[in-house]
Amino acid sequence: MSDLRVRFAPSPTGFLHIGGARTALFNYLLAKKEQGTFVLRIEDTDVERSTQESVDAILQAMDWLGLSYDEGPFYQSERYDLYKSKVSDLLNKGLAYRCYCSADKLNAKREAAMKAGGKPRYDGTCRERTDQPESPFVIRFKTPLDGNTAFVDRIKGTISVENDELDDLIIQRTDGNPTYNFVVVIDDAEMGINLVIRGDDHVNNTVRQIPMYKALGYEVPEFAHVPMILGSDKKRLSKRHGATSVMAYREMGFLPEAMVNYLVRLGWSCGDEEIFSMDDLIEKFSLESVGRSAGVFNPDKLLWLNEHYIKTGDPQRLAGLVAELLEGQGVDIENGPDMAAVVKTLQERAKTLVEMAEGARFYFEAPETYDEAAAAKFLNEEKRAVLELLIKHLGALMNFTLEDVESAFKSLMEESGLKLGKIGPTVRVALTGGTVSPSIYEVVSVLGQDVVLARLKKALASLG
RNA sequence: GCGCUCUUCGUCUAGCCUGGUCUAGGACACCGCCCUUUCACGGCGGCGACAGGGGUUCGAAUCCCCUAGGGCGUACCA
Repeated sequence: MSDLRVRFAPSPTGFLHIGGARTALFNYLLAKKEQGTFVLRIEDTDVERSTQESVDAILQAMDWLGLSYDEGPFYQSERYDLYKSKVSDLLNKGLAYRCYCSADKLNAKREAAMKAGGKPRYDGTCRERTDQPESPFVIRFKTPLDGNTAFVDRIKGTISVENDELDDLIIQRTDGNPTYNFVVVIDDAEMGINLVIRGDDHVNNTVRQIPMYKALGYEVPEFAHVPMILGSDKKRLSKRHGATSVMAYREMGFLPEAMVNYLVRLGWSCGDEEIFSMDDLIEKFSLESVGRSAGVFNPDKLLWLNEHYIKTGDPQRLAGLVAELLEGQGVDIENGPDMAAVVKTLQERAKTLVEMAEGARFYFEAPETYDEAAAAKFLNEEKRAVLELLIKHLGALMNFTLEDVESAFKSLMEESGLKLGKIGPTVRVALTGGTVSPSIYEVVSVLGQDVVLARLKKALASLG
């Protein structure tokens, strides 16, 4: 056990998105690798936008990805007493003050400053004010006026900003609620977080938070800012780039290990390696190999990884997942062939679980109709003899293993002089209704003798 | 606008710190060929990048400067 303490601190204002998931993953991996502690904290100080549904969705998504935490979830909404006492501390020490400027007035000032080519910052109107009128107020933190604030980011290196670029941050709203930049400092410090790994949209906040750590008497933790994830147009990833919710990918038939593998490789690498299990990652992940630049989310590569994990996945496990999907579609899987056997025939030809379920349907439901073009070509009067031969040979089998089926076909071909090309398509249409399916021997064997004979006879009958 | 920051194939990246082994490697996608009873898988091959410009150096993707472009921030959101 090391003393490394990291955290993931989502705000519950929506589902867990791709970017958040990657941040959570990096935290998780480092905690596991260093045998440190991974804390989960819910940042719900925005009462307007925070919802329980979002909390549940985030927890569910983390669970799906396999990102377990050691402590939490802690809710900021339950820690207001702590924040209040810290506000008082600051007030008493003269490091914070009441500001009576209205939001409207502030906005106007910002716009004016922008127009004049200046910085749209708070101008410090109330900073030295000593009276305390009865009107509404916010509390601001007194940011140092001169000098500069710098820190060494574990990913980006040294980042330094002049303090006169910063203004006095609001730490408590008019309604008495504390704000993000204040509580995040208190919580990270109070929870003993010594390395903050978060999105690099927070780089600018970091230099504003550091003076607060100092004012509050806390030790400043280390920081590691992970680059953003962009859409194909290099704009910040959003809905218009497609699904951004992690769970939406589960719906689409993605495996969590594919998502984890994809996410970690977006911005991090380990030589030429592409495939990583969670255990590999825990061993190999390091902040030093995380890139500094933003990356574009590439659904094609995610799909390729998913394909890989489907291909190499345990048939038994995949069977459970596909069964769920099929049942959801109202398919009766109780009276069909063994699902794991079905899965094995589909693993090399499905990119997603959804595709696999689609491809598996015919195993459980006899074709109601035949694909028109296919039937015209492969289920016509000329094929009557072929169907009869098939029924005879396959009907005569005592066992129906892949080998049995294969040899039955072979003897049929020898006897009739027909090549597989003349028989296969007919069998395929009769059995599946279409022209695309796994290998014909596999299909026949997995389907089982009774079903195969029934479907062949049905096809024969359809000839009229 | 201002501040912070980033920049190698279309995309993810290796290489950069410790200049030469880089006619820049891998992966996804794309194209072609092979395999093949269908669809796929697979195998082989191809296309394709050091943002631009200046330096420093015998030599620069690697070091320095400038320019351009991108991202983020600039909220009583987080």
